[in-house]
Amino acid sequence: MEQELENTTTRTINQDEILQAALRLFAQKGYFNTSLTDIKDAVGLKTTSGIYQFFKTKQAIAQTLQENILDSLSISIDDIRRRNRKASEQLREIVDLLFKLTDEAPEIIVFLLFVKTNDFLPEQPPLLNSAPFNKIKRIIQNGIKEGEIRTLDPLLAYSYFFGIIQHTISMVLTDALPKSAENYQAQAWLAAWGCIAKK
Amino acid sequence: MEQELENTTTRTINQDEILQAALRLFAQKGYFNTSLTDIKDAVGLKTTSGIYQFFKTKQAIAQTLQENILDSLSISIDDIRRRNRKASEQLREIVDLLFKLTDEAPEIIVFLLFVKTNDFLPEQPPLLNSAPFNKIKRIIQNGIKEGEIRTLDPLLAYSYFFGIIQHTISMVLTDALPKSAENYQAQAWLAAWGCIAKK
DNA sequence: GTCTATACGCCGATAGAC
DNA sequence: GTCTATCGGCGTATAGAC
Repeated sequence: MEQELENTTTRTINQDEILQAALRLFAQKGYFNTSLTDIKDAVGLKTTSGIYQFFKTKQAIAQTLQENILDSLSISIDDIRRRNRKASEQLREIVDLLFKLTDEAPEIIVFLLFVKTNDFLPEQPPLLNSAPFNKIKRIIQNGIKEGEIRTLDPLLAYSYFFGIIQHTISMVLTDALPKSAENYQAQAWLAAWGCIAKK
Repeated sequence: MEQELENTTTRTINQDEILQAALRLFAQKGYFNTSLTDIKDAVGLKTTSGIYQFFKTKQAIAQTLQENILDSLSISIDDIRRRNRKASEQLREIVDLLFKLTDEAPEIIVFLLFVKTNDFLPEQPPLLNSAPFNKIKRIIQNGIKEGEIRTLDPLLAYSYFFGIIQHTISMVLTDALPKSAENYQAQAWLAAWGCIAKK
């Protein structure tokens, strides 16, 4: 039983609290099932008005959320590419990151990979054309050029590889697979890499 | 340029027209971006009232749609299991069916695989526990028992196999892959089966 | 079976006092 | 930066005439 800590004094909210609450709610219930009233409750405001100090519209909250997540992922991938030279190593570390996030910050993975952001952010490019995923596609292209990955349409290689990774993560998040993501990480990597690796 | 055929006389609608229009709209714009007004327009009614002759709520439309699709898929899978004995053959035909539907009735595949029905049909079991997908899981279990599929967690085998299939179909539907589904069917099957086949 | 008319709730959003 | 108060609008749904 969780004890509600009633604050008699006025709460002071910042932009990040709103984003965190919205991320959790969007991931749990979906964007359209989440009202500003829900977000206001989650951050401990009395009315929705306070939210408008930070965001003009509900859409803007979702957009900021997506930008932040994509930016952060993009930076992580840059870092991974800097520290590793081979495509296999780079992809391996990206998989590590995604599985680690699945356990430690599932809302981020749900919002990134499984919420259909296009339904409420129609202006945004599809995930596959976002900066971080363009970088992943480039890693695969390099892997093919260097002979690490067998010769096939880079987009198909991407599709096979991340199909396995994403589907496995999805099954962890829906509890179709009973254990935490880290328990499936090594096997999923082997299957996904084996699917596109040369020889 | 499409010529609007204005009907001066009153249109008479049946349940199936509503379902077809709703399927198309839900697949295109999503459930929450589709209003009864949209559906009414699509079937050529003047007001939404006529819809209520067939469905009590908007939810009920979506639920009927899902039931119909799952039933139809379940029957197809029964048929496939009857006509083939080996897991490889059965899975191969299921893949054939899904790719064929992707080209010929993409709305069905979108609604079945890519619309998050749980957001508006929270009472329904997750796709993985629906009748047709239970049958697919059973095919995989048999494949493992018969030594066609390598020994691994049946759920992981499912995840790898359908991860590849679904992701490839998804990329066709979003035009990330430029050609029609049938062009990728053979390769995707090889990758997916190779991922779980013994030896 | 389709229409007119209407109810009504919820939600996103704004104005302005404190 | 948070509150009170309020608004307009849309979307679902209903009652009842034809």
